[in-house]
Amino acid sequence: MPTFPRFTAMDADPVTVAQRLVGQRLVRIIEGQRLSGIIVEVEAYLGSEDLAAHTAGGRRTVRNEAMYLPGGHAYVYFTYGMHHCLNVVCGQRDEGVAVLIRALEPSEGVDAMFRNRPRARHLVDLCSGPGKLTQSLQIDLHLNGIDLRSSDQLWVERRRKNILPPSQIERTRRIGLNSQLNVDSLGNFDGFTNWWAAPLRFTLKNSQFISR
DNA sequence: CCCGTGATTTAT
DNA sequence: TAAATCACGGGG
Repeated sequence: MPTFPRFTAMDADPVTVAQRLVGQRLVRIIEGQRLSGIIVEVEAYLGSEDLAAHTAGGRRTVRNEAMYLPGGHAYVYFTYGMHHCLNVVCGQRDEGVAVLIRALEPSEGVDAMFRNRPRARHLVDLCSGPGKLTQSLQIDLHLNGIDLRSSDQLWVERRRKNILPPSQIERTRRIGLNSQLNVDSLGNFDGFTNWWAAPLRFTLKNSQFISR
């Protein structure tokens, strides 16, 4: 098995990082075994101006503190009383910008993933959602704040020398946001003043492994 | 369609 | 202190 270089260019803006992450491999080590999948769906969260971000308005709490770490760290949070979600922090320290990892195409350690998710019946059930992939890969709060560029437990591997061409990536609005966000605001992204409608979700075109 | 589940956030 | 919310998932 050849070794692949790590993806470490996470200090760019979250839209750039999001596009570059699609097609790369997320690797988790459990008891010496590799569990991994190709990243097929991500969402960018743009910091204090982004009403949908945990750091909207510059809010700083115990929960979201890791989102203010320098790009390359993990921000893991617990929600709905039972699910964990994994973000790759981007940008510089204190920016509060990140990319949510929403879905993977499972590749290595599929048997272990099925053991971690007893309800899953098919390969597509393992990692087709942000809470599913953290369950499959045993990602929880103990990984919050780790440095993905140096960790021996969780990291991103480059599997292509170059990023995917835009023609292979689809852009849509983000999933699961409160419809109350469907309003205009002072901040804007790419001409969008409506953060609910902003095209900040990136999926691998024609992938069978995206969420929903 | 609805519900579980509990930390966090917001309202009183 | 109480109520509402939540970057979700599973079952009808």
